[in-house]
Amino acid sequence: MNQRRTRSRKGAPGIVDVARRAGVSPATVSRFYNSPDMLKVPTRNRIKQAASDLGYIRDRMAGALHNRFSGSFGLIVPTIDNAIFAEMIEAFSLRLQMQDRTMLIAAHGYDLELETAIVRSLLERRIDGIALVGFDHGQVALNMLSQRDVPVVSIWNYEDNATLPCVGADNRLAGQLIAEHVVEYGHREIALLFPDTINNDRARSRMAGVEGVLKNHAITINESRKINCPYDVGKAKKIAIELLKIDRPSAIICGNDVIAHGVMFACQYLGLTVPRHLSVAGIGDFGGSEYLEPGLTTVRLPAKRIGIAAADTLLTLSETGMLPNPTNHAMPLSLKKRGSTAKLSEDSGA
Amino acid sequence: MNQRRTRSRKGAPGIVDVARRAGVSPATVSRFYNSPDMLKVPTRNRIKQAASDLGYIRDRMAGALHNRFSGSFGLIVPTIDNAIFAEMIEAFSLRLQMQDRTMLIAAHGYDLELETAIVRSLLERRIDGIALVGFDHGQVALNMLSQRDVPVVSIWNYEDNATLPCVGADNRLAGQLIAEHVVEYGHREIALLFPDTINNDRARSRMAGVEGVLKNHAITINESRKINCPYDVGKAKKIAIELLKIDRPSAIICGNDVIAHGVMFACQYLGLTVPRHLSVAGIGDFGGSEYLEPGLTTVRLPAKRIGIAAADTLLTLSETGMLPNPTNHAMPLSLKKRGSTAKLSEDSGA
DNA sequence: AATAAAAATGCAAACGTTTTCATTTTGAAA
DNA sequence: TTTCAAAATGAAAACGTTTGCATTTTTATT
Repeated sequence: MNQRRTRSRKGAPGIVDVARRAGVSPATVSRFYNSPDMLKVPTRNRIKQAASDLGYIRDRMAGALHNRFSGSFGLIVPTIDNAIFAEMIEAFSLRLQMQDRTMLIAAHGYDLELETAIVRSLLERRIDGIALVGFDHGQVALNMLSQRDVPVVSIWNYEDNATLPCVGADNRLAGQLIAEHVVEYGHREIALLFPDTINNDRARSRMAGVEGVLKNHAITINESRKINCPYDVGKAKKIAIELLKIDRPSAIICGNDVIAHGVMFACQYLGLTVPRHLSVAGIGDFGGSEYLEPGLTTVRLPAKRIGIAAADTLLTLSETGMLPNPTNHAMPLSLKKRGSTAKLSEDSGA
Repeated sequence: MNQRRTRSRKGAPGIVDVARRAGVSPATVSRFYNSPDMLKVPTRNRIKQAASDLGYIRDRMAGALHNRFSGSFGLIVPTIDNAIFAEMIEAFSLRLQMQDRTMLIAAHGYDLELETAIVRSLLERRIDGIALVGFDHGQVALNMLSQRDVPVVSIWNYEDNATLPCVGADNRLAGQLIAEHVVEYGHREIALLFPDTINNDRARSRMAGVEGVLKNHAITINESRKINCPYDVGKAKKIAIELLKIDRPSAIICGNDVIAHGVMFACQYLGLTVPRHLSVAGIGDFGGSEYLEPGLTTVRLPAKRIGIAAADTLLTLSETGMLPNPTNHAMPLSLKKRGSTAKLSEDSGA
């Protein structure tokens, strides 16, 4: 009566059902999926047919229990709901998808405690590797990862002597590039709108790059022009409006494009023409910056390439245990001169 | 000599190691995590201490193999790299995170074949539930899901008599609201910039809503003013520029805010003042639309609420097998009148 | 046709938990 | 103190695969 013992509950067929229907052993069915070349063609066909008849979907969890791979990779970002990382996330995901892997993603909102909790949560799910944004991470999280030999790659930022393998761009250089550009255009009265640099090495590096250049050119910036600003178009707009009502630098360098968008809108709101009354520069160049009016001058960070390279690095790392060369991937940066910055002429400035 | 048999490879401790160190059986350690109230306090403390000493992280895969729950939920969206869904994705993720669950996400780019492949891939990882955007899905995918009794919820769009449980807003109504507004402002010369409606029920519903209202008001729109436009600021801008160079409606209704942004920038590029020369309306109201200059008139879709409600529905469904009431969650829609639309005066229009 | 080597397949023991059932311990009532 | 029910814990059998090893089948060689 109850000969349906091997049938898994819920009517979903298991490898045993497929094996029986194809007239082979479960081991052979397993091999059909994991090393098909090992089977001879007729066997392969019988199994394929049986699996398709039954609507079999293999259970990777059970497999992962035995070998070591779950086929899932983690990606932890500060925020998903923000144009900054969106392009990278999608590229990372697509690349994994192409290799029949899946992505577990979570956001921590620049909270390192939370990041650690997320790392633990992902580890409980047996990820084959993980990508973390930047270099600032809790030691506990890093320990958990290294104890388990889970491949880690730090993305977005790049440093030659980083302790983690990293795939990203030199954010200090990005800051330098944009600052050089602004200075070269003759600006001396410059305001800086940057996000909080706590737990944010990217912002820190960019800021350092900008300040280095300014220092080289003997330009000093009053503290009142170094303004902390969240990653938010609306808030940036508000802050910029407040600033511009009482103070009028000739250029504003923003820590990222989101802030720069806010500044652009602030100018429009105030009736200031960019770049005639004010030059605005960002860092990042994500989709949209190019199409503002005028187009935003910024430094392009190849987000898509970073996402792809991060996925590739993790894949290689998990399969071979070795880093692909080059060990660290330094992504190229390029200054995008667009309409939002202009050479300083006599009629503008403070 | 080889007494370290129970020690799992890679130096990561297992439940057996924790049990030994705490002087209890593995079963008790398991209970510590799954039903702690069952243990008496001293036992609990000993286990907690042992787990912490060893740096134990439990393996949910092994657990999921036995009971039915992996603790991961899937979310499949058309695109991640697009402001449209970003807010919802983050809310969904955060809600799951709060319940100690994780999110597997993937994008299919409006390709239903790919969506089906992704569903299979997620099913191989034993997700406890899945959220799909809209109602247009491959039958194969739906069959796989129902055969395995995996809870599914359709999000973003809402219909009373939908076959799937759904959490979203009535997109037809959204179209009606924005069209009513534009018509009420006296516009008759209207252009429509909408995304492709193939495999996109949201766009279809919105379009139908708009067209219904126009019909009621006996407004006919020339086919040349019904323009297909991708979800892309740059492309929308380009298309809008081409249109406005040769034709000048008094208002443009866009299928979503992304397109509307593009249209706004096109106007700035062409030196047209919004809303004096042209009224622009969107649908969606995602972060950013409010801060454009002028602010974009649009219909607000509560993306965050949708994400939260979708996660909650899935959680309830997977735990109890029952839908939370109300069975279908219809999210409220609201017209946001901002600066980008104005009453038609004599000096504007075609 | 006989034999050896190679290729294909099967058997059964993992993988690290959870859970049922049985057993022991505890606490309360007599 | 006993006695009994309730609470806490332990033993061992799953869960659905993968893989090392053993066995069978095929192919190549003589």
